[in-house]
Amino acid sequence: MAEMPSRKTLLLAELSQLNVLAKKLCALTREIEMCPTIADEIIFSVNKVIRMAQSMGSVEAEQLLSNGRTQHVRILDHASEPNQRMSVKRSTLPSWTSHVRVSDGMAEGTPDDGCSWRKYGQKEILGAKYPRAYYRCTHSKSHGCPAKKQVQRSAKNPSTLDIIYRGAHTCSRQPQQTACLTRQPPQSSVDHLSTCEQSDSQNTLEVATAKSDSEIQNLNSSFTFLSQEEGIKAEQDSLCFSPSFMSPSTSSPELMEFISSMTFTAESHEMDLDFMLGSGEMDPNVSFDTSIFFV
DNA sequence: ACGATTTGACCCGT
DNA sequence: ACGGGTCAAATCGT
Repeated sequence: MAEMPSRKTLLLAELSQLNVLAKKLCALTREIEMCPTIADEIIFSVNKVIRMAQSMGSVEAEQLLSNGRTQHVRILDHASEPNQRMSVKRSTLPSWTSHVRVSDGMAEGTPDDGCSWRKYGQKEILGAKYPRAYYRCTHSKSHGCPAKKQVQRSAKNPSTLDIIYRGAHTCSRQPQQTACLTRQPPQSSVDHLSTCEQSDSQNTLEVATAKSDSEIQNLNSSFTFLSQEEGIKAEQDSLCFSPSFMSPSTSSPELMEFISSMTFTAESHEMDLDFMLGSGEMDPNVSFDTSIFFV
């Protein structure tokens, strides 16, 4: 029987992961103006908190964790809801939302995010002023690419498109797909998550750990991003925000949200980031309160 | 001819 | 039963 890790240990583990993620973010955004500075600040800040945590007692760590729950990082008690049902048929792909401002001249169609999409449906949504269009990756059949997106004009701001991305491209290995997304190789962050899960299967602190094998596989193979050129190009095409050019490359939904939040801060307050939890399949144990970044 | 789009029908979860 | 998501035949554009 392994000894239960203390709150302090878990806090330190979490902070360490934050540190790693921030470093990865820093490396990924090295060329993008401002981002490296922000990432460096995050690393500095996280290191500072790690040192503070190391010097505090378990009770203090407990308090810090509690504050984190209510104020910034809500850590859901997964074990308390063992019977939460997972959707079987609906998409289990992770999703994220972006709001894209379009100019009047391009009222029709969606901005080019560097990937080729094929429209497969459109629906009038109850109570919605504008229909919702459904797209899937052009290579969904030929390469089994699971990437999809939903596009709907915002009722509040008709000049804004709400785009929900689901799943990530896995088609980028094709030589002709250089403009599209690059797949991340399996890497340590998933291992780390697995480790967390093993270390604490009780209803204590869990960090996106309660994932099925398929979900982990999903994380492992998913999130990809545009080449920087494409990303910058997209930005210049009046995109407020495009998740496509940001890398959720750590294969972590939390980081994806984290990165998205930062982009929000840096670029536009129109972006409304919700890390969509389609039908609860994702059931992440961590949900970020993005207000932490808006101070 | 082939790929993309349109659109009504169907399926599934709530 | 209803609404959202997907399918697939018809149509369109190149």
